[in-house]
Amino acid sequence: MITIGRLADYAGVTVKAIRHYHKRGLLPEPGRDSSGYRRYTAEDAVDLVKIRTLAQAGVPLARVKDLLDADPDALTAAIEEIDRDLRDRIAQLQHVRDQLVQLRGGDGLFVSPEVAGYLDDLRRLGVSERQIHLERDGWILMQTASPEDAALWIAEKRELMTDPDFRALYLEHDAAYDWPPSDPRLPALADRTRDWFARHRSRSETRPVRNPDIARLAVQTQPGASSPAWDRLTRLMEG
Amino acid sequence: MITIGRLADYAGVTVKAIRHYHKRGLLPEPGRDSSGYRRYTAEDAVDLVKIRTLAQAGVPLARVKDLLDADPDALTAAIEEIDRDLRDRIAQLQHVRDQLVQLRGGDGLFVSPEVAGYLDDLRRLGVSERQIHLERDGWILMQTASPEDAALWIAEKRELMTDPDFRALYLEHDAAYDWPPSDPRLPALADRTRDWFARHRSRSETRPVRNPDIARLAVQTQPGASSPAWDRLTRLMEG
DNA sequence: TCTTGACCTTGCCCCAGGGTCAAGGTTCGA
DNA sequence: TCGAACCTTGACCCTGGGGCAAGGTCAAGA
Repeated sequence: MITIGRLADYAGVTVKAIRHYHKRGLLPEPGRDSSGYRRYTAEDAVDLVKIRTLAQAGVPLARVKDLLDADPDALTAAIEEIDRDLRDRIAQLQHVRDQLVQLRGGDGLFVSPEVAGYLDDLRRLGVSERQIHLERDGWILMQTASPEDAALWIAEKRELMTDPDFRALYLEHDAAYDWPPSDPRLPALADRTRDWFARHRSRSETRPVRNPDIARLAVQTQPGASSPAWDRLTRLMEG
Repeated sequence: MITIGRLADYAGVTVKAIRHYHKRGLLPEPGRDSSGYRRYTAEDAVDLVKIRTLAQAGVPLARVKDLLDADPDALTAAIEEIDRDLRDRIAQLQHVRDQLVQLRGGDGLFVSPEVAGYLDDLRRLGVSERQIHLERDGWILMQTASPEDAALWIAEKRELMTDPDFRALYLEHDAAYDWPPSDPRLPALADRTRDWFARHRSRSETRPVRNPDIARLAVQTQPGASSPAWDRLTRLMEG
């Protein structure tokens, strides 16, 4: 006749868990002694070990209850299923872990290594933190919407960045963000940008875009995604 | 400006989860449209992906909240810790799985393969199911209290069972359970049992018992663990 | 005998959402 | 323009216990 605490120690379970099993009807409430304490027998201990074994494997308590007095065949089948489930859960955790290991610190936590490398390239180039932030958020969305497309796009963009003309244009666009919309440099920048795109249109426009929604969303609704000068640039290039 | 359902799809999260993040203050409540629907921007999507990434790794939401605007160093440290935790959880699940794989069906679920084999031996020997049940429950308790002792004991007991004299005694004790306490065969059985133990005392009594409590518990309080005939036997052997 | 610390009791709130509900909104095809 | 299908809203209950509160109990020592 042992108390709940001792029973818990024997079975390697908390007192709280035992009381919970009583509430759920998994373990019968034992008799009480004169002071109201629960008093357990060895039979309870045996039942408890069974419950613990199944519960530790992640079997829902409702199912444990059924399994406790199931016939051996059903039990064997159930165990196989439980094991399969366990295997899946391990694989999933391993996957999460791989992600975590691969993506270390800083930007790397939320974007792929390629994008992180690209952002670092921009930083070395002297691009503003505002712009880098904008790029990063854009890529997070791209990767979420379509990792494959994002992988293709980032590769292409990094290749583009090896072109000194493109780099110069990029930096100038970055700087233009804060210019007044009447700045005389804007029309010339618009012209050069148009020229560059005309020369490179063939490459960048031919691939089908699979998730245009998310791309539009990224561009349109980001706060700080535009400025008066940029708006004027857009009009100049369109007009 | 997208709805909650679309945002959920983008981020690979349920609508329910997003509302939960709002309640927990992880994700700011966005503006509502004229019909009261929440309307999200790309910024929300970015935040949500961050939250999801951390939450999937099992980080408590309270901690995610802090991590979201932590400095890079603290974040790197946190990630390392999260990864360690993940590793532990995988190891623990793997352990449970090993147990489950090893202990297939039937009695095997709750006792070691050795004990299961021993119980099968008893069954082949023609021991009553009542007695086998008694033995099984006893072993479950032993294994719970002290797996090492249990392993030693079961090995010894199986060896004992190779002795035809012991087997005969065991079977007769099993049969004696239902005898009337006045049965004339009882004194003779008690004598033979005492003799046998006298001859084998050297081996079975020399090892220290590490968890006598649980053993006594097992023997004393199991319902059906004794009968009038067995009680008489005990008295005969003691006297 | 009184106290101290460990143990027990019930009860309530918490996590991280999932399931389900009723009520109303939106969108699309007929 | 109507109805059907689908969406969104908040509210409430469920999991498997952990943590905490407030009180009763027990065994041992001063």
